[in-house]
Amino acid sequence: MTESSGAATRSVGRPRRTGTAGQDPRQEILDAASRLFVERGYAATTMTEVARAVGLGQSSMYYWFRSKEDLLKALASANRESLEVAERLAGSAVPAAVHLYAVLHADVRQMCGGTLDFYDLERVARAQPETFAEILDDYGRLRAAIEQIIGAGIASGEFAPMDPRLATVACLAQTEGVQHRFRTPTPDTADRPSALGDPSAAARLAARTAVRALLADPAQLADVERRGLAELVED
Amino acid sequence: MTESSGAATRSVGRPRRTGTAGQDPRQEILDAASRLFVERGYAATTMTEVARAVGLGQSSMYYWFRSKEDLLKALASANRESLEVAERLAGSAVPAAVHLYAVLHADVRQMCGGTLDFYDLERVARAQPETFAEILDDYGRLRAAIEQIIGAGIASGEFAPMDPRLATVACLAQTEGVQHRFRTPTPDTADRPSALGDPSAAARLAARTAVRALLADPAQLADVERRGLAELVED
DNA sequence: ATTATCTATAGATCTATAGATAATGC
DNA sequence: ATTATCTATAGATCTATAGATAATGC
Repeated sequence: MTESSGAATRSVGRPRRTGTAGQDPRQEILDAASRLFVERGYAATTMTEVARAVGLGQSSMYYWFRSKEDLLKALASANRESLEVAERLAGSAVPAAVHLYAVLHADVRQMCGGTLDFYDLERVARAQPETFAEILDDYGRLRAAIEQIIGAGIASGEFAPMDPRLATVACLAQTEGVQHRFRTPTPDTADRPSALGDPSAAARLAARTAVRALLADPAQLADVERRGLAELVED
Repeated sequence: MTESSGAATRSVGRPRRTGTAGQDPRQEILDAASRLFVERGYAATTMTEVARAVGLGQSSMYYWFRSKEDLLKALASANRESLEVAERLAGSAVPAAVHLYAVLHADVRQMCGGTLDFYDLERVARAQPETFAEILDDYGRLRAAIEQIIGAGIASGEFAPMDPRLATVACLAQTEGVQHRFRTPTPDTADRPSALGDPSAAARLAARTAVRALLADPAQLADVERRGLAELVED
């Protein structure tokens, strides 16, 4: 695992029948798996397909990853940006609405930018709680953080009175749902090139919608969004 | 396929090794499949598991259903309540917000009450567009109906100005996301018995949240909800 | 004769391992 | 000698079919 230092190193090991190995075969495989998981989902993607995508025989995959689940683990490895945003702003004096906007935006951007459908990952993680303990734990903490922010917002009068737990479910449903629609667009009439162009657009949509549904005074939305985005830029 | 008329008819055909056939084995199988699909999802549920759940051998399933996909089709058979609500109210003079509330509520109640995770069904349907053409078509029509209602609401001033297409995606993401969270509750701290108790509670949460996110004046929400629910009762 | 089950198994996948093989590096 | 591939295949599933079998109905 020494760093390949720039120029094309001559290839060591038996050559591939098809194509040539790139700089970092491990990363190549992850990229290909990523694309295929996005297209067809984790369960429906076979090691053979991933192998073919990088020009390897199926069994050669096992030289780089000891199992298919290992591939998933490598791709799922804790992307905890939204949690970090939640915790960083928890210390600051930022209003709850801005705090919530920033967290939801980070969450959606992360989910859409990543290679795995969140629901896919969730399914596998729940089937193997020990293996994916960290991911499940992070999800629980994000959930708790959002519930607390919403509670604070209700207390301060920024948000309308409501059950913070239900509101949390609604927020997560919104972000996760938008994430899924981003990955699996409605067939539409295929007129415009998909409304949710990039992860940031999806993130804005979900965060705006979720926060507006809670705000006591929706006229504040534009301001909340501006400040929420500003908090994210500082990362 | 003659109607079994009441009392326990003596069993025809070779008896099962385990247990006894009920009134309507076909329905029994559908019920069991339904439960298992809910628990583990369609792809992860095997015919053997469904068979065992009703006391049949695996291969005996094929006497009642010619394929696993047939099982799914029987369960997925167009439940188009939300479309009917959309079309019925399209004729009336009901305000757009009430119209939207009623449609979203019906949509979520239907998805939560049904036996299949919507995303599961969507995946299978997209993989076999011919077989599930009706379902895909219904989804497209629901989408179009919602977009139209939102457009009308913006025009009338009930909803804040926005891109109706994006708002439609947000609405669908909300309803579908809540549906998924209803089926797959967050582990929570397992304190309360799951916030989304029944399909109606989930439907209210999703419809309230989605509509409130659009309303120009969120103070109207309670009234909109009251009228929206009233429109549904008349079914 | 008809119905509904059973047993047995073909056929299709898919994951993962064993061991041979073809390069480079020393 | 080391590295990275290949070929071949074991082993585990899962769907679906073929054909035998055990009931009732006539």
